[in-house]
Amino acid sequence: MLDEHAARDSVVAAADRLFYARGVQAVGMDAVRAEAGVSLKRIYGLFQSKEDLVVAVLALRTRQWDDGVAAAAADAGSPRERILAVFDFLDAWFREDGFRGCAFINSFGELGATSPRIADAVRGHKEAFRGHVLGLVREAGLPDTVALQVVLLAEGAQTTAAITHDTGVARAARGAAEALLAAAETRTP
Amino acid sequence: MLDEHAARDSVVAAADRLFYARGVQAVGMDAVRAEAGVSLKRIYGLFQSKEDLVVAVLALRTRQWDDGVAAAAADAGSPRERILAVFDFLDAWFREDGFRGCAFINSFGELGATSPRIADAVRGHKEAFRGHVLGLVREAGLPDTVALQVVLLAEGAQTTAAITHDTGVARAARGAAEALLAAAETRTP
DNA sequence: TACAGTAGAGAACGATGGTTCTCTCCGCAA
DNA sequence: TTGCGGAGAGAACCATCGTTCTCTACTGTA
Repeated sequence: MLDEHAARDSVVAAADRLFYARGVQAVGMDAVRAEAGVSLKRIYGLFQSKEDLVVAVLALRTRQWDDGVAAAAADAGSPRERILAVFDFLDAWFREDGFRGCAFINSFGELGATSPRIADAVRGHKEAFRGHVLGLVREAGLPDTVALQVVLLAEGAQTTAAITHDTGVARAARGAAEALLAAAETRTP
Repeated sequence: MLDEHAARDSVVAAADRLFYARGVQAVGMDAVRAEAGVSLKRIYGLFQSKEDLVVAVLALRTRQWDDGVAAAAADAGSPRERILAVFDFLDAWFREDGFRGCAFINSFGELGATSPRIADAVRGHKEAFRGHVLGLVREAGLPDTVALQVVLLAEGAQTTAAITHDTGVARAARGAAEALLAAAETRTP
């Protein structure tokens, strides 16, 4: 039998695939059981409720997001390039099969109004990202205001790419970010 | 009794309020009946299904959005100011009680994967907005690429404002849009 | 007054979902 | 070999939901 750790991972990964592809409420716990290969009894031993499982899925997505952003930044030389690397990371993600937007935004729209825990998880993730960008912006010697502007481009790119399937969205966002960074540089040399 | 037109309006407005505040799937048709004051039998005479009602709600939201954007632009003198007026419109909206993000983005995240009709309605709305901005950008004599960048800022502002409740989001987006327009102007005088 | 038609209230129906319970089976200790 | 603890399969349970149906009451008309 799978040990507790492996079973938990399997359930969270399965739930993530299903929730992301179809939406949380469209997926029954029985579908999670089938996808994960873990009995309902075991799932409810690992998670108190479906809401708990959703929170765990969002925690997994946060780790994946942080890793992806960090990996993209690792190849970049300057703080400025590390900021722009976010959009290269997005570009690759948008082209993946089954891309359906940001799981946090989707979950917030679906459940944020009825589940404070899920709303908090989404808020925490978005605030952490904003903090990450703010750190890079300061490293680059630019004013703090630029950070929120870059974040808005990244968020807008995610929803627009999800809805339109336009493959040029990430590039357009990157171009806009470059222009914003350049504009800020001329004002704070 | 309400005539057909009035009953339809009442049901759509009630459904809009409830769906927007709580999410579509969290609201039962009986709650719509209670809020609208129209019997279930009548509702199902006006709409074939709940999905139909959701599509009608999105059509209402599209009209409201178009009206709001047009009204904001009406006060503006130049094409450039009409573009920036979008962000003033957003700023006022974000400060309204009960603001919970873009209903289209929320509906897409919740139901886009399972309802092609809803996904299409969302896509149509977003494409129309992009077309509107593109028209203004061309009037201003700027390159087409700026339009998508402005759209990304507007979309990002909506999701970020919904999640964080930060009241400075629309202003930051407006500032970014100004910088992008200025940058494009220096390159195409 | 009697009647036909219509509308509303809400019960009913069939499906589905989250959660729990039962039953059976397996591995292992004595 | 016997008995026990735990695990899985899936039935069961209760609530909810979308949708339809029934019954009652009222309106306008002859």
